[in-house]
Amino acid sequence: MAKPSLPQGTRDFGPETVRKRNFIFNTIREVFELYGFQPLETPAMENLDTLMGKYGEEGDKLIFKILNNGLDNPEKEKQLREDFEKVLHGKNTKGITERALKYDLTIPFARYVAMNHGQLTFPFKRYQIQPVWRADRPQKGRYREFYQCDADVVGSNALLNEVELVSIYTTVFDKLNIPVEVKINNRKILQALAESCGGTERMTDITIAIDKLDKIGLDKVKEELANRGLTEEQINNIDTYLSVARYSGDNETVLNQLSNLFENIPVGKEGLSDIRYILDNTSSLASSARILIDPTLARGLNYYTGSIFEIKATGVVMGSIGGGGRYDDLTGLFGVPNIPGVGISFGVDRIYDVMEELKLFPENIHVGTQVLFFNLGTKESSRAFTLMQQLRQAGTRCELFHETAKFDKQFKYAEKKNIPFIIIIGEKELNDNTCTVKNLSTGEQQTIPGNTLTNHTF
RNA sequence: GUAGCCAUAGCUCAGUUGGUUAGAGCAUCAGAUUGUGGUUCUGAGGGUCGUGGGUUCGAGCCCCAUUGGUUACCCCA
Repeated sequence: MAKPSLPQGTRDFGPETVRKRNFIFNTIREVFELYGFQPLETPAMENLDTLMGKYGEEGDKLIFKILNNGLDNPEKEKQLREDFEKVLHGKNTKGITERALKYDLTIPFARYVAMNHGQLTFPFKRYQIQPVWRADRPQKGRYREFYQCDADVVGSNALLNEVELVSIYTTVFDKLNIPVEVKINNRKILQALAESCGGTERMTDITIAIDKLDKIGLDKVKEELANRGLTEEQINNIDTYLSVARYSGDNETVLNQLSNLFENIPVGKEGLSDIRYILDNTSSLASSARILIDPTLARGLNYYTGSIFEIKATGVVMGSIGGGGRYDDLTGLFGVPNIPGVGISFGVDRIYDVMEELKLFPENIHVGTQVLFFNLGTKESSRAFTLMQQLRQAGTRCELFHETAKFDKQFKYAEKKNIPFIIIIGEKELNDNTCTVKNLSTGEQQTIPGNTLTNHTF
């Protein structure tokens, strides 16, 4: 038989890893709850229609599709062959696949809101912690199955929501002890840039290119813009815009420079005033995180229309560990217009990698057995079992060694599992109705009456 | 989808210009030790060198293919 293996880009999580991951999940969940968000879960799979076309052309390719059942039915063979022909040409795929694993949490949430808007109280604030799947080539910090933790507010245009979400970001990363930069920008500003370059239809080309500034440098960005069909004049325009990025870190200067650029473009001014509001209202947050305007921040997802966020861990080479933004009308994609929203997402798997790299997990994250009862014979272990159940009743995590064995072996088991206390009930203790409690880290031990064991502190 | 790198014991890896029976550390198991562990010592098990072809008197090593992993690009958490 062939060696068992895991699908590419997926992982098993051992006990220690799960504890560490849960530490992150719990931290994020507590903060979400603290800000009044309600939990939601949606299925692992969605109808393909729900997902297709929502993440851009590239996104569509990365959706994990699920093969229909019954493809081997001989009666359908002819039809299926025709359908498959269509698939080969990138057309209708219904006959072959009509379901897919979810790609993110936002679109399924929009689908949920569209389906249930009659019952929901707006603004509806939900959080969602679930795995998502992308048929991407795995690499550092990128997996095919990974968790997102999203918080979204729908049904409100208020910028207070952005302030709250930024505050959630800084609170969570403070709690996790991860040094981060919260980068913010606004699609309205990018839209203004596009307008100043001849047309809003150019926006996608422009954003994709400038998003790469810090990665490939100014010259390459210009090159890419030229390849995407921008004129020299337009590129110069963008160059001027990008030059503002050199003041990155000095929000006031960046704001002033951008104001000069867009003083005649209403949408640009609007974007700037949004950013100013968010900055003003987050300035009093007690946090080590820096909040800074990044004019090159664009975000790939096309549905964003207002504020956009991205989180970068400082001092580590890692893609963004969180991101989000405002969208005017996500549910409009599902036939329910005029429900605006804004949301953020945490990438737990990358956060984990960052914390591992920076050694940020607390020591005491290990929650293991506190007490091991030695198994020294049939009668002995039967009494040990009785005492153990009493201890468990009192809330102490215990286990009884699974079989009668030599001391040596049982000690080693305790040591390996990091169990701090052992309790010995042998022949002597059995006769005296006592038990011997030993602290393995200090080596101290004392023999106490069995009926006082539950008063003992471990 | 494109490109680079890697694949030897359960794990991490050595393995010389191609040359006899492929090694080490860790881990596992047993013993030194019949009621007191961690250290130490002794011993044991465990590999068709990812797979399939080829070159050669001879391949873990060279060539081709294939599979898997990994990193980068595209894109993204």
